[in-house]
Amino acid sequence: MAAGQPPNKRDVILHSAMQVFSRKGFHDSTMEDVAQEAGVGKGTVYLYFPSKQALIEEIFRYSINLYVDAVDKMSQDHTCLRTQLEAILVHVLAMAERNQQASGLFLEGATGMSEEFKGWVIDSKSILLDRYADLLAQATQRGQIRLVDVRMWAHLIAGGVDSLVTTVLWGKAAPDHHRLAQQVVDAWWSGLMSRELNA
Amino acid sequence: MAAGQPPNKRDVILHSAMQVFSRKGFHDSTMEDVAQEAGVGKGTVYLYFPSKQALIEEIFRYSINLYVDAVDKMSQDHTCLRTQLEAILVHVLAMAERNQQASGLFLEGATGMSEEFKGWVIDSKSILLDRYADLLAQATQRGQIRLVDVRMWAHLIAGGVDSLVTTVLWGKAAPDHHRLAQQVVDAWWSGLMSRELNA
Amino acid sequence: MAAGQPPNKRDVILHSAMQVFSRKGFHDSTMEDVAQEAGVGKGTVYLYFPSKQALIEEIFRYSINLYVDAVDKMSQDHTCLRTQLEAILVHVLAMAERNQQASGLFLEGATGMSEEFKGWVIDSKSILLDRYADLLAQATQRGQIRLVDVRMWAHLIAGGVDSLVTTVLWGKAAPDHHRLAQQVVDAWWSGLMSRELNA
Amino acid sequence: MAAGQPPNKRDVILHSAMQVFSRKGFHDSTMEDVAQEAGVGKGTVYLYFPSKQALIEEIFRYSINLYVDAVDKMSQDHTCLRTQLEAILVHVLAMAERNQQASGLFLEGATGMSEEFKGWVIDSKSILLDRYADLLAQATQRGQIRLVDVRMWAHLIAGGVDSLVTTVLWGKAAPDHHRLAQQVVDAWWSGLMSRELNA
DNA sequence: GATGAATGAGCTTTCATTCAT
DNA sequence: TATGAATGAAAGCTCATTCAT
Repeated sequence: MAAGQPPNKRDVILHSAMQVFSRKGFHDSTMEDVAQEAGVGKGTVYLYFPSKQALIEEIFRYSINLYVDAVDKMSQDHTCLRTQLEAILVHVLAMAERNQQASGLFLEGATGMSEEFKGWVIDSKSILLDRYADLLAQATQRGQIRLVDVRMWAHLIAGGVDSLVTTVLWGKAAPDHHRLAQQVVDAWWSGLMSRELNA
Repeated sequence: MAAGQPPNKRDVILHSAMQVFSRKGFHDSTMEDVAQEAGVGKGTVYLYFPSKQALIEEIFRYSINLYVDAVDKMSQDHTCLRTQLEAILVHVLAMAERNQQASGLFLEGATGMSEEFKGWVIDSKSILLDRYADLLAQATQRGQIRLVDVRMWAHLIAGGVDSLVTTVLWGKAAPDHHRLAQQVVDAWWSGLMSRELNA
Repeated sequence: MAAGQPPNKRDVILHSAMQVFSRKGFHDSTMEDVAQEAGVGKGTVYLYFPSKQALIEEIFRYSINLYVDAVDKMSQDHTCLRTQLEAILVHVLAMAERNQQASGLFLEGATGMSEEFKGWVIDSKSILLDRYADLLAQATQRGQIRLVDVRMWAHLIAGGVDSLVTTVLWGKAAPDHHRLAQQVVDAWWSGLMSRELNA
Repeated sequence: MAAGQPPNKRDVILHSAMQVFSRKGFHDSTMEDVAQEAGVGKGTVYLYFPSKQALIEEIFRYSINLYVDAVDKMSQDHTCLRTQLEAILVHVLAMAERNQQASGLFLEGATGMSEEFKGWVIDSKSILLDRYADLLAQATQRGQIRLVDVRMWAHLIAGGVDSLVTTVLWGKAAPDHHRLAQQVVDAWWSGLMSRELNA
């Protein structure tokens, strides 16, 4: 009665859809499943989302934003690339554990998706790669790392994060995210650090 | 009768399925599509594969094997980890370009897949991670790299490879695979190399 | 407050329904459409009409009455069959042009209607045929026309009127209704007129 | 085994659809109904007709052709307009009795049909009006009738035929089609015949 | 072996109707 | 009175799978 947001029905449905899609897969989930999970009638889902396709797209949008926002926030909270990367990793791993659905749907990729759908995922991933590249470019300007191919390194970082998060999602990851993050960034660091600092 | 492999009908269907699934997505492809692509009747597909599910599983099996075999072959052909990794990268990138379907289906992951299906993909990826871990362990024993967390490094390498290959599949990669491979391995190397060699 | 009829809400809804049904077809119109056209809430429609079916039936009732009333009025206003028919035609054509919805819904018939529905239309058309037959019988008694099969002639007249009105509804009719009516009645007249007058 | 055409499955479905649509109305009939009536599975209907809409359109096409063909044949079989009209009437009435579905669906019109659908019906009716107008024009050239507005007369004839046939379809018509036809044509004739012949 | 016509379970989506406010 | 969010029955349509030929 007193506290918390009123349980917005649209959000309830959105999260239920994430749960269901993540559990049974998009195509093997029915709108009936989603409605049941949300505790509403089938027609109600259509009151908030015009189609099943719109529902999955909204989920993708939501997921990518969650990820990008995390990267942005961690970037602003710190000024040292090393700390930034560590913070991002810790945050993303935590997010993955808390919010398996969203992360999973976004990170797992797009097997069996139609071209149109795939385009969506590609665009989303591009945004992230850009963010990582920006981060690296800024660190270069600050002299924190040497001159590297930022696009390539963005790939290595994004790929590594993906791989680690996937492991978390699949419940096989080490529980100590801080230590894991440190190790990973350490591994990247040798390749990134400026020669002078290296010396 | 005389030359080449006899055009095994099962393989024709398998490759046609890859083409179709890769183009339209698994769920949006029909068995009719597959049959047409293979130039056979719909019933014939069922003569060689008991179900659509069996077909996609066979494709996954095939794809992962293609990948693992490549890793194995490159591992045996070379004795230096650096060279091994470079060779693997070059080979896998080439494979991705040649055989977009198989690689794509395997690498792109599993969004919207059902749990059962996902298990398949996880197992497949585990096999690869094991291979990379083995490679690193052997290199450690040979003193080529220092003592690192091989599981973590396996993740970084596998993830990086995935990310790069995905780019190739999406037609955005640099055309010079050799140079790209060298750069990538270089990046990894600083983190991997034994202190002594580093000095 | 002072002048005109009070804008009876039931009538507003009825006319809105006519508009909508006539524009989009009965089955392709939703109760939501009707409510929106009437500027009321969906629930309000149900306050005045128990169901969609009841709504269309009321429209039919209204439409047939409009038609029959016209025939009755023109019959009373004139005493010569020729003038009566001409007046009816002119009136009905004008009505069709003014009130496309009602006329259209009634005259266009009943393709794809269910038996139950069809019964309604049949009954309605019967009423009209009776009116025409009465008109002819009276003219016979007055000696204005010779002894003819009034039922058959009622069909010919009703059918002809239908066909002409349909053309008006479809926007292909001549604009001069008076001339058209005269021509049509002329055409009928030769067959109807009493031999004596003919001579 | 020996005689008759092989029972073409497409035709079986088409006729079943006519039966069902005519009985329950287009919108109140389901594809399941049609399939059941035809004694086939639901999917089989879609093997021969791509959609419910396509099915009704095919029925319309079929019906209008049945009607137009009858008019054409009777026109060619006779050279005197009077005989032509009588033959057409007799033929069409018989057709209506034999093949209630097709005739009914075509003749009853288009209440509650969507605009698009209505266009179809209008076009179909136009074809018929043209045929009647041609018939009248030819008779005028042959001097069999005087100079009349052939479009208007086409309307009167078409409308009258419609009205009569509708009565037959609704089971209220006189059983003696020949006599009925003669009476009707008689009625028209006075208005049509050339003055000279009239004298 | 090879085929493709036939099937029906099961999907997404619509919408007349209800009812708490 | 008036409303519109909520509902679920029911529709059109798809397609993996079967089987007579």
